[in-house]
Amino acid sequence: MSLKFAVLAALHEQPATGYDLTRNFRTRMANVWNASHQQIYRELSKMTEEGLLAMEDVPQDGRPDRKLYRLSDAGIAALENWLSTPQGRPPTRDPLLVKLFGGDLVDPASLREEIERQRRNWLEELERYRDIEAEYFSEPDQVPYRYRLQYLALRKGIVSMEANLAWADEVMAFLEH
Amino acid sequence: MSLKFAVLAALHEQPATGYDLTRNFRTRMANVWNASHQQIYRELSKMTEEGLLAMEDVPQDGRPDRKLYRLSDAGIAALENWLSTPQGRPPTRDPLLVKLFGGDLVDPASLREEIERQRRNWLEELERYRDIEAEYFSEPDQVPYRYRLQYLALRKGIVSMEANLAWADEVMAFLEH
DNA sequence: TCGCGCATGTAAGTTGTTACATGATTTA
DNA sequence: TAAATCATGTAACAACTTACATGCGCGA
Repeated sequence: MSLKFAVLAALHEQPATGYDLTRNFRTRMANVWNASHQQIYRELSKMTEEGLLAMEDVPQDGRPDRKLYRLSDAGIAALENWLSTPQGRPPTRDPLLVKLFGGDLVDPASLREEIERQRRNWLEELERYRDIEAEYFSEPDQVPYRYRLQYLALRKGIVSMEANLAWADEVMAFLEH
Repeated sequence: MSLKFAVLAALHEQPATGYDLTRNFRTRMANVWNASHQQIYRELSKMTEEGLLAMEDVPQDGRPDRKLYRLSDAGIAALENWLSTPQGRPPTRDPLLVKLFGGDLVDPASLREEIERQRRNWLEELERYRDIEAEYFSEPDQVPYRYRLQYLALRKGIVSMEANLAWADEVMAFLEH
């Protein structure tokens, strides 16, 4: 239901191509919304048909044309309308925790290995977020309101990763007896 | 892909009906795996057809028969096999954070309201987890290995909710100027 | 020359959501 | 007497994943 609105929000910030959106969803918005390029291209076509987006062809040589999308008036209206309705929480579905629930069938060593692997991923992700923080938000009070809100979204990623890492330490402490 | 394994893990702990599983996914396993009863009943039929589960009819009067499911040997093998393969991370898709990305189109008051709403939900959920913690895991070192792992899964829910609440405070502090 | 980044998609299949459907028992 | 709990599903649709598909430019 809300990939549509994630796309509207991203394009509201600035016009972009499917490729740009794919990259943004994977980097800057990694802690906000996840979507594959297949999903994005499909959704962009659909939304253009529905009149929420306007598409502009930008020819290039040696490469496929870029298709630059921006919000139409209807798109802005749809976004505003969605923004004013209360949102539910995303459902939790975590394979790692499922593993713990069935984990007495595995040997603790392989469980440790898996936790370590995830810990490294989380740490890497945290570092990416911290880099963004250092580059764009080192003086939060100087940042305009709009980007200040984006910073708060980033902060959620940061505090979540820190919590994940703390938890991983707790688990490792137990698994190492 | 892994509702199947969430069901296997849950039934590995003990045989259950679709109704039981629905309740467990909503309560004890709320921070682990989310699934609606429609999904669960569909999945149970499918898995029984595939030979992963055995079903036993338990007649009742005044109510529909209970259909009690348990793992077959093939089910145990499938679970063991899945447990020994590394798992990816669940994708992030959070409408609240999408709101922040488009949030300069909304007035700050309604944003505050929404954050407050979510804060209350998170607090409620944290309290539920803490109740479980107090009831079953007040002395973690006395708990057998298997349930100790479940406790660690619960701990993830607890540290995540605490992180969410801390973040909500941070956001509120900013929105109140 | 091999892989990565740029740039776009289609098709098939699986998973998840929403709406509809029934009916007795227990609790407030 | 109304609402919640117990107990099971079907059907239609929306969303997401995985596999397949193409092709140029650039840097190591």
